[in-house]
Amino acid sequence: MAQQEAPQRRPSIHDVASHAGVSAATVSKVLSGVTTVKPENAQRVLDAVELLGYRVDPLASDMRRAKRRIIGAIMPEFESEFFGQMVSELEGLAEQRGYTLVAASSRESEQREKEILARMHDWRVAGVVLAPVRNEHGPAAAFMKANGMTGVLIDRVLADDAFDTVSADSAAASAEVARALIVQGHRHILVVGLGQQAATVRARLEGFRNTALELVPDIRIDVVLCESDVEPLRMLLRDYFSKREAGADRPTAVYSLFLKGTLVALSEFRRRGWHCPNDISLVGFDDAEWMQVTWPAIAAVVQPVHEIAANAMEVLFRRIEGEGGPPRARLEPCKVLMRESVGSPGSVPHSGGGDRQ
Amino acid sequence: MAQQEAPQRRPSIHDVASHAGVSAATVSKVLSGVTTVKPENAQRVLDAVELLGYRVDPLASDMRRAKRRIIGAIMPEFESEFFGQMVSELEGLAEQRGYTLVAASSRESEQREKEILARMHDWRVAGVVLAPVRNEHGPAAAFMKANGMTGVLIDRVLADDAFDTVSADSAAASAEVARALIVQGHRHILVVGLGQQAATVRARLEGFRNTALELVPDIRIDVVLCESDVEPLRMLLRDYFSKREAGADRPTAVYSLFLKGTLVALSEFRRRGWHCPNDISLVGFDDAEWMQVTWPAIAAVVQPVHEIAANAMEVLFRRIEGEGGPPRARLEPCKVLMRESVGSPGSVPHSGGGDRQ
DNA sequence: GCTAACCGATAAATCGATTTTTCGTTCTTG
DNA sequence: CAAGAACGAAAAATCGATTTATCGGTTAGC
Repeated sequence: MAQQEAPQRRPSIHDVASHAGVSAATVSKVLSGVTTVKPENAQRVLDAVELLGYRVDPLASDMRRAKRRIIGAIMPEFESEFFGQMVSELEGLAEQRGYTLVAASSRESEQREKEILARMHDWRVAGVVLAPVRNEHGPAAAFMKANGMTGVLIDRVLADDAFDTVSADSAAASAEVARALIVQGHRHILVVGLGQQAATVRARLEGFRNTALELVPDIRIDVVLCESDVEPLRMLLRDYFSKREAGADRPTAVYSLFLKGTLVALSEFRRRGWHCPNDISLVGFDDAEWMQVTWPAIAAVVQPVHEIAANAMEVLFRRIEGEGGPPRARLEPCKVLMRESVGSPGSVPHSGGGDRQ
Repeated sequence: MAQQEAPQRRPSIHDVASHAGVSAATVSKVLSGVTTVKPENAQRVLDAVELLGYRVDPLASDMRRAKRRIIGAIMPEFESEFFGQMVSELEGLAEQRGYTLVAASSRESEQREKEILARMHDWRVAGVVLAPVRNEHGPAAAFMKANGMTGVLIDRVLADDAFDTVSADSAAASAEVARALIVQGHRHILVVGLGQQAATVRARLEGFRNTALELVPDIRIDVVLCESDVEPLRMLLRDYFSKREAGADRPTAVYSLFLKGTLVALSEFRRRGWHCPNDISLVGFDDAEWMQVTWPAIAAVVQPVHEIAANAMEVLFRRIEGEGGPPRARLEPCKVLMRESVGSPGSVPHSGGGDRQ
């Protein structure tokens, strides 16, 4: 008996219809759960679907609706644990609702961010989860606004008058870091950050500074902010410490406001032969898996990725379904993990400084 | 004067056509570069496009073709640097060719892997870049084969009789690691791996073992393989070292065949108070940004992410364009970065052992 | 007994492009 | 000058689903 060859073309709804002896419209109704179909016909449709292995073509299915079942996600990068987890979470949540997530990396470029957004608009995505490169006032958000797109802003945002925002409560976390460092006895602390992300950095910095000054009015807080990229920060930091060779003028702790800053700080400590926490304490915003296995383990602020993702999707789908009302700014609490990289200053004398190759 | 409201609906090709006073077919031709259009009409079309801000709807555009301009990417996870970089690279390459990348995470589950693949088949993707959870013989590859899908397998694969494969030359890299450790004087080495990914792990293990035995026939190589998950490995490793409290029986170096293994090894060293490289040396397969800033810096095998991505896309698009011929298995060379975590054994006596909380 | 409401299902329109077919014109050419 | 090739553009078919309009056949109501 001749086996039928070429299962090349996938069965369409019309193939199912003719197999079941009904019209395509009926098949569509059965599959979308409309109840006005005679049970017998419904069963024949289901049988034909089973037999042919029919599956709805999401592309064709989406053609007729204004909003397609696609969610766009734009992250500044994919390489870090934080955004990796975020994309993973968002993908799962979109999938749960029968949507497809299309993720793109803006590679820390606002230009690219806007281009990607335009492309997502071409796809007529139902909504967008945007983690802006800088903040909520960039050209990307403006584009979304101008084109009536539905979206949520996450991570490097505080609040917006056009879109809902969801982010970590970095001010509260920073306050907690300040308290912890002060309790340990630190009275001279260096804060390292990236000026680019104005609002978020300000929140983290102010959260830290306000609480610190409140607890110890004459505490000394130095700030090294790098406007543009990460690389210049390395030099700024090197300069900063070079001018403070004398132990007395040197801060006893460093609080980095972002992950790369933590790495840069660590690498500068290495170069100088300083060990945490004996020579200097270190806390970083953003946790990573390796931080708890290295020696010393690095203290870090853990962002609630899961909660941010869940809330962002929740509010996004509500907007997609047409919910009105003013945009809401949501802050999710962080956890602060104090690990071995933080100790009391002066408990052990600074090991001799001097640059080291 | 009444501003026209509601730029809600985006202009379609018909809007452009009527503005330019031509038919939709002509607009399509102009935009796709067909030259049989009167220059004057072409200009009017372009003007109308400009005026209305028209952009082709990729979904509608793809409707008519059998293969859509979508590439699917399936990774075991998004959280690690390696797969994060991979997705980022793939996205850029797809974009360059006017394709949209839809990425999904199989979360280390073969079940999910197959479901995702089925969904991508529903989308009628032009091709798939699949980084299988286990190896090239899983159900996902079988599904692709059975449904005549176009695809490339990457990372945890060696060679396949149905699909092209691109992966890191882990055997060669492992051989290099073996040479380096032996040159340093190591004669008792522990290799840590995940048995799940049979082929790849075997390649890495054999590459290491063969070279080591060739150079030093009586070298001692212990192997701790964990079949299933990462967590059990922690216990296996703890057991392994507990049975070898006596310094003489203890390996002087550990080679981890995958990233999580490196983390587990480090954390076990911590627990025991061992320092690299004085108490034990460590090399891990897979590099990460933090490895060069911690103290000691961790020696690692760097996978050529960029090359793997570029080659995978290259060969994938050739297949999409209909190129025939037998599948090719491509191996890209790795770089081995020997850092401070590797030293000569016995140069400094083992610091007293004993468990440590 | 005749019209109205109703049920279930089909035909047709629609989404927004692309591609094939058809149809006037104009230009060659014998 | 008539037949045919060449050209450019419009009309129509197509992709695969969803949704609206339509239609035949019952059943109910007055």
